[in-house]
Amino acid sequence: MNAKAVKRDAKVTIHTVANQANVSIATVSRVLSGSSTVRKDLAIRVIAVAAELNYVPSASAQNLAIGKTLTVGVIVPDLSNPYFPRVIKGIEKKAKESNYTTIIADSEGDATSELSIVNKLSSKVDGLILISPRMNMMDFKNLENSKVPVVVLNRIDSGVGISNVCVDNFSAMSELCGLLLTLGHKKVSYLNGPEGSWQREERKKAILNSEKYGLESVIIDAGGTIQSGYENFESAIESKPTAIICFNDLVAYGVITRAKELGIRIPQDLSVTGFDDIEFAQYTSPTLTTIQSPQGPLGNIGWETLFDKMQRGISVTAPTIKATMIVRESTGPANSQE
Amino acid sequence: MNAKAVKRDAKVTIHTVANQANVSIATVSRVLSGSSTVRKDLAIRVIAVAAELNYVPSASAQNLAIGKTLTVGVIVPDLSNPYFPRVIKGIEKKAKESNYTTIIADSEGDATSELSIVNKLSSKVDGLILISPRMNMMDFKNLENSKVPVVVLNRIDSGVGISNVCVDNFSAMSELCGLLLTLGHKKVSYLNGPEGSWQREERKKAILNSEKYGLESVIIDAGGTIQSGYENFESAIESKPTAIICFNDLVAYGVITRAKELGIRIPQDLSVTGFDDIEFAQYTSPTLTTIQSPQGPLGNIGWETLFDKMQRGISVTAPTIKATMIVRESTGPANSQE
DNA sequence: TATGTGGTAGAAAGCGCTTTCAATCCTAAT
DNA sequence: ATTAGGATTGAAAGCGCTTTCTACCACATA
Repeated sequence: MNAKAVKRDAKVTIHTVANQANVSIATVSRVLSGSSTVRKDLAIRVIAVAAELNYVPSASAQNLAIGKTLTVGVIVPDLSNPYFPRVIKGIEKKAKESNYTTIIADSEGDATSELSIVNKLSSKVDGLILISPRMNMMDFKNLENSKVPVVVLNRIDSGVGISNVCVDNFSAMSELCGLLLTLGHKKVSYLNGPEGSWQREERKKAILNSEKYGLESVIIDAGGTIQSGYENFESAIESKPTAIICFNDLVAYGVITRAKELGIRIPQDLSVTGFDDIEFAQYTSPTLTTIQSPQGPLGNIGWETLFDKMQRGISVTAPTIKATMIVRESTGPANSQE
Repeated sequence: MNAKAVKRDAKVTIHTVANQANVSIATVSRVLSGSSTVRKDLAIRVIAVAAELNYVPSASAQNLAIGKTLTVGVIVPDLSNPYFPRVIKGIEKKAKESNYTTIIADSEGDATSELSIVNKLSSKVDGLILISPRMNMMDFKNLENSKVPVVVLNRIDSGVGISNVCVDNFSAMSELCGLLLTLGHKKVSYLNGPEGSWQREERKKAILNSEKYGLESVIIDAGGTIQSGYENFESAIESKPTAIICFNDLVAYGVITRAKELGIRIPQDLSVTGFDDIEFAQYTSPTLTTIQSPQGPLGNIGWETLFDKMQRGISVTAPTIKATMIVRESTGPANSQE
């Protein structure tokens, strides 16, 4: 507060404050934790001294003493997919309210790396949120035996009782198929998402399931990036579909870009759909027909579920989150000429 | 490893391992830190027991003992601007190599919140990277007195000797102005970025500086989001410019979207430029003329600068990073009819 | 046999904080 | 004036780990 600037290396601990204020460290601790009963004048003195010395309690020491870290870890497959930052924001917002900090780790979609991150983080956090993890079933099952409570977003494995909160991919994708059928599409390609992704399987199932309503589909393994959409466009149109269903919005943009390069008009010549409804979906040309997978709420509920689990040790699974279809410009009536 | 599954709550510490392996905790510590000289057979026994018990050393205890956290904090103004996740990836990649973990915090562009995050984090980390901080000069100057080493990305305040690494905004924006002049534009609007942003001032300076080459400009305060571009479009065209220079790519997309709604063609009727070169810039229609502000390298160098500072206590400032103009479809010759 | 030496292991002292438990103080009632 | 009892405070233990310092052992040298 004044000129007696404290050097960074002049380590000031609770003892420094206690001495300076002529009280015991217990009192300092009590004052600073705000809780207990301390005489007013003492409290004021302590606070003043602490401020004067620019004292910040050591989180490590506190963590050790109370046996918690007040930190949670979040593992995502790809931070540069705009979907995830939104979910993270949803988590962080809630976490902050409970005074928790968030460690973010990007697994780059690699199952092995995912696992090693879980291990590394598990001693630094009180809980872990995995978003769309790619790890195999066995490792996934093992998560429940981890040192810390784990909640998984957007993944269910039958028989694995891990807490999860998921967006209803199947219904949403079914709805999308319904839309396409209504528009007269009978033959579509599905650019399938990254390996290990639960969501890609759900979406695929929905598409295959729509066969009984007359939707013929070709499944092509692509990935989850713009690049993968761009690169797989040609194989996607090989079967002459009237629409391409993309694993997510990013893939859809890859597709649209490549289509444009080849002089194929969207949606006149070809309809394209995405999934997620990232912000860009409504700010591009054409705007993208997609599924709004609620990112903020997913994060919020993810946090709450984890918080419950950390507090009460109970393993709840939140009800599935509904996703909404949003029809925009990238879809239109099936082109009868094709 | 076998059936004797260890319950989560059966806390296993270094003592548990030591007992089980019939050695002292010192030996366990030595074995697990891999470093010291321990007899081979003992080491093997310890490792086996540790694995058996599924032992994970408490990070808090380690932190306290060694006086470090092996964690750095990163503060960004908006995680949902795709620019930042890329920078973060650049940081995390390097940090990981040195076995550091990363805490991410989103300040929502709020100067006050930024400051409180710095405070909260400074006891949990060994160093801090602030990306494009918005805080006022005084607080900014105070950063250097913080508990932990701080490195700032994309901000310089004259007279404040804080370590920074910056992209050369001025040159890049000057180049962009040059392009527009070459294309015959004489009258432009600049949708200025969020308050507190150093980059917005640099970019503005470059535009104002281009006046001497014949570029007349109107400055309009907007912000850094798609929304802000969308909303400020009308005031941007009030002065009948032939081009709109946008603070960043996001703003540019807002502008382009609104323009399209109003039947204004890009670039035939109006040229638009962005800044950053987010991935979408090349995957939209029209593709965006912008400045490639190297996100990965910025993150890499940011980390290295911080690492130096943490290790050797020296306060270096890395050389400025060059940004490159990328000309795409959103710019064209000035429309003489206007 | 006596002495020195390098290599290893354990005891114990912290790291900075929280929290229990016992001691002390003050107030008010007898 | 005395004392019970509530309100505060401080001493000290302990959180789980690292690391110094001492002790020990086996072997080699004189």
